[in-house]
Amino acid sequence: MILRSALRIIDADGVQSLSMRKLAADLGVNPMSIYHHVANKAALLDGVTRLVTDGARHIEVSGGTWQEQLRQLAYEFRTLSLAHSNLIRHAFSVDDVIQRDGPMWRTLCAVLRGAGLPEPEVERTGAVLAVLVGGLLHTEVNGTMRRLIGEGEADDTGFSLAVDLLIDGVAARV
Amino acid sequence: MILRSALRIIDADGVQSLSMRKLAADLGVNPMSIYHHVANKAALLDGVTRLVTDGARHIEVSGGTWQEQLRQLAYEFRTLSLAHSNLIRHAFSVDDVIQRDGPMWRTLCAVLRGAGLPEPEVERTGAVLAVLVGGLLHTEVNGTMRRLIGEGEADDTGFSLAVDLLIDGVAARV
DNA sequence: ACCTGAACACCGTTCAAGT
DNA sequence: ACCTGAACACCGTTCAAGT
Repeated sequence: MILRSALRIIDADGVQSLSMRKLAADLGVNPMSIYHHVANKAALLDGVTRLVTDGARHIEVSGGTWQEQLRQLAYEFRTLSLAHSNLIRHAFSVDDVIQRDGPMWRTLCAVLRGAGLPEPEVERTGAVLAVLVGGLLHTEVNGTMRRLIGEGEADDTGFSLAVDLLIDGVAARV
Repeated sequence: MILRSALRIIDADGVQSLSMRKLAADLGVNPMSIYHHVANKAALLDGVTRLVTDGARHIEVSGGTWQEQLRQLAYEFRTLSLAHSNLIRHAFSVDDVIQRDGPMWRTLCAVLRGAGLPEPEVERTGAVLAVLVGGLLHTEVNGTMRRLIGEGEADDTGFSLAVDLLIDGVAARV
């Protein structure tokens, strides 16, 4: 309940304006009571991040070429990020979004394996793609993308172009 | 002098621990005096970011294939980012690093043009590459890269692999 | 086991008063 | 023009005292 309330405040006003005291007020509780359930503010933010990323535990890529599967996976990650952009913006800046061996990670490696990438390169290429797409989403969530590309285009124009380019890059080594 | 002193504190202890009061102490000055030279803390951080990014105004790519030039440019950006990683980490999170029509941007577009990319795609592809590399550097500066790839490898292994993949992606459309 | 009030050591910022 | 002390409205966190 604490985490959900914190997430509500973050979604509404940003991480910047979440304080233990405001959170307590939102919960109708004494500010100090919170410290009996969460160690400190950093742990609170960590908990909220896990709440959100665990919410996307079930990731499925239906059939299609490996290119379509990669694209689908990237958009899945994007949907997750944009649903709570204020939180994700913070989580990226403290390194807390991409979980190695998480469901996203496993699916990614499976798709790369299916694409015919030689086994010793699967994990490394997976990691590279994960940070590239993660970083890409960070630029979308912090406004850089909109500033550089967004001029009157569809919201996902930049993201889509970038994913195309990454897929071509992977294609060059299968 | 204010900006340089702020940068010193940020390099040493991170943006987190820069306060107007600490900065004043470092300068041997009354905390309130600073407000006569800078509007507020956000403006201060913005000024420090400009101080650093303007320091890299002269970007040259010597001859070689366009692939080598792109790689060289990417590493130039990386050097700039890692030289003040605490600051850049913050600047990325508020969207303040990549300057459209900055020297980096112009060089990037020139290289893409030289690679033979059709003119209408030069700017768009340039923007996509800029956010991809920017986001990539953010993951390096915040530790994600090290966590996912760094295990005993050279420091720039992940970055190098990612740049290879991006170059292959560009190659697919020239 | 959980709650709470008071307190500590900080913040950014405003503003009237000084030189 | 620049500086400064006091003050305001906040922070996160600790801790002894309560139930």
